[in-house]
Amino acid sequence: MRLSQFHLATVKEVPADAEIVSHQLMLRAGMIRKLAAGLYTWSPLGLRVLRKVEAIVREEMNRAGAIEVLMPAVQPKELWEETGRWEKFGGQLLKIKDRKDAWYCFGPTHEEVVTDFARSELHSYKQLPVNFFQIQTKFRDEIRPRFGVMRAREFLMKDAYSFHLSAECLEREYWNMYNAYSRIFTRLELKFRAVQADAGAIGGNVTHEFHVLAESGEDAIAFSDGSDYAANVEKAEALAPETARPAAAAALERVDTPTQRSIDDVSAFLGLAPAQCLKTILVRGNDGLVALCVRGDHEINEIKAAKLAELPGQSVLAEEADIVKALGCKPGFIGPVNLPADIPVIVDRSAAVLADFVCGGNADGTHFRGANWERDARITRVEDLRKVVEGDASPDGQGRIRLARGIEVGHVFQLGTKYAESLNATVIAQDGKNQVMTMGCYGIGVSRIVAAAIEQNFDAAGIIWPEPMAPWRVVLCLINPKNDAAVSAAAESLYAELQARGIEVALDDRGLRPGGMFADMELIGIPHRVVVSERGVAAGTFEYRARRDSESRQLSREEVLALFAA
RNA sequence: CGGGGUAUAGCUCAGCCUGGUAGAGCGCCAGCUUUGGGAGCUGGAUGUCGAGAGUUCGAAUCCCUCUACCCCGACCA
Repeated sequence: MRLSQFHLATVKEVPADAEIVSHQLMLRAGMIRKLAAGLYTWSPLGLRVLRKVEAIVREEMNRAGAIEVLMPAVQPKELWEETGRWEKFGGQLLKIKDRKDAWYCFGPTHEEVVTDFARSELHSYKQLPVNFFQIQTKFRDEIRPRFGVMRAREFLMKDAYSFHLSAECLEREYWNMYNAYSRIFTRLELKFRAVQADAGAIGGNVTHEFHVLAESGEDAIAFSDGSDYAANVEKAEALAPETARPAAAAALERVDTPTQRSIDDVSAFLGLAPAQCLKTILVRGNDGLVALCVRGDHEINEIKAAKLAELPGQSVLAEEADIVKALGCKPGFIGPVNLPADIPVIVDRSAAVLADFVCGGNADGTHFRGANWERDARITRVEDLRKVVEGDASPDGQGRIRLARGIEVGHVFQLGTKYAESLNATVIAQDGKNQVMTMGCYGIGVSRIVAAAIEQNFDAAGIIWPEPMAPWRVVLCLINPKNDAAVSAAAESLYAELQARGIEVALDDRGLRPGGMFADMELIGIPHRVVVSERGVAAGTFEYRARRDSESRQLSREEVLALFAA
C-alpha cells in the first residue's frame, strides 16, 4: 500500500475523557472515530487490524470443525418471548419497532436465533454434533459504555453454538473449542490465561473465560506460577493451610479497645500482626444470623459465602440494629467467644488453624486476646470462605498463586438444554424418540481483542502490534525522495520485491519530513521499519529498525529481504 | 436509576464568575524557505457559541426547559 493513496488520519490531540491507553492510542492513530456513545467508525487503518484478528479467528474456527453462518442482527420479539428473555434480558436489549409497529430487538447474542435455526434444520441425531459460528455485529445497550471499543455498545463478536445429543459429546466439543481459543490467542501473540469462571446466573457447571493479561484489566484473576491453573479471583479456591493448629498457649484475656474497631486499628493498638486477629462478620441467614470468620489479613469472598447452606443464596450483611439486639454490641467488636448458641459459626480454613488469636469481645470497646478455638469458641463448620491472596498455594497443588488483571476476550460455556428446551429444539435419537439437544456456546470479542492487544503492547511512542494483527508488517520510509531519484528507485524496487513475496508492506511516499513520518509509523505500531535515504542508497544499505528496538541497523537489500523470508 | 460535570472553528480547548457582539494552539488553503525525529516566515478561509424559551437597550455569558456527551456510584455478564 502506498500511504499517499491511503487514508492515514493520525492526530496529536486526544479528548481528555479517553482514559485508557488503548482508547487514547486508537484515537491518536486514527483507527476509530466516535459517532455516538459506544458507537465507533473503524477507519481504513483500524479496519485492517480488525480484519486481521477476524481472519485468524475464522481460520481457527474452521480448523476446529465449526461451520460459518450469518444470522440477522435484527430479531423478532416473538422468538425472545419463547425463552422469556424479552423481559428478562433487561435494559441491555435494544428494542426497536418496524413500520407496522411490530417489535424487534438488535441482537445482543444469538441463542434464540441459532436454536430456532437448529430446530428447523436439524432432525436426526445423524446430523449431530454440529457447531455453527458467525462473526457479526452485536449491540448491547450498556448502561455506561466506556474505554472506546473496549466496552462499546456496538461491537464485533464471533459467536458459536454447538448442538449435541449428550453431555459427553458437548464436553468433547467444549474442550475442542477451548483448544481452538488457545490457538487463536497464541497465534495473535497475546499473553493470556484461560480462567475458570463462576457460572453465575446462567447456571451450568464448567465455564472458562479467556483473559488477555493487562494492568488495566477490569477483572482480577488468580493463576499459578507452577501450572496452567487460573481462575477468576471470586472462584479461586483457598486451600487449607498445610500446618495444623498449634496448641493453645495463652490464657483468654479481655482487653479494652475503646475506639479500635477495625482489624488495622486493633492489631496496631495491641502490637500484633493482622494475621493474628480474627475478623468476624454477621450475615443474614435462613434462620437468623450467621457468623463468618476469616483471618484478619484476609477478606470474605461473598460469592463463596453465598453458597453456604445456611445462607439464602446471597451474602447480605446483618443490619446494625439486629447485631446490637443479638449481641449487645456494635459491628467492630464481634467475635466467636460467647456468641449466642443459635448463631452458626462458619470459619475459614486459614482462620481455623489460628491459636491465641485476638477477636471481638461481643461488648462495645473490648476484644479478647489469647482466644482459642474449641476451648473458648465453638466452630460449627470449617469452609473455604476467603478471597485468595498472592502467595497462596495453587489449588491444583502446583506452584503459588499470583494475582493479575485481565481483559475478558473470550468465553466458552456449556449451556445444556436451557434454550433447546424452551424453543423445543429436538432431534430423533437412535431409539426413535425425540430428544432435546444439548448446547454449548462460545464467544470471542473480536473488536475488544484489538483494544486488549494495545493495552498489552505499547510504549511512549504508540502502539506495538503483535505481527499477526499489524496493519502492515513493514513500512518503507522515503527520505527526501525528491532530491534523489535513486532513493525512489531503490524504494520502489524493494517495495515491489516485498509485495511479490507476499509481504504486507506500506510505502510511506507521503512526502512528510522524517520526524513526522517516523512518529506516525511508531504511533500506528508497524513492527518493522526500513528507511531508504540518499546516504543509504549511496552506501548500498537500508536502515532497519524493529518497532521494539532502540537502535537501527544498516542492512543490505538481501539482508532486508531475508528478515521477511517465510 | 442517583450524584457530579461538559456542550464555543475540522480537532483540543480558553472566554462565562463580573452581560457590551468571537479567541488560542493544532489542522486546513496559498506562497516562499526548509528536508534524518512532529520545521520557519508571510498571507488566508472557517462559527446558527447544542436546541428552545425567557430576562435585558444588549446574552456564548444570567434564568428556565429539553437534548446529547462524559465521570462516579448502583446495575449487568
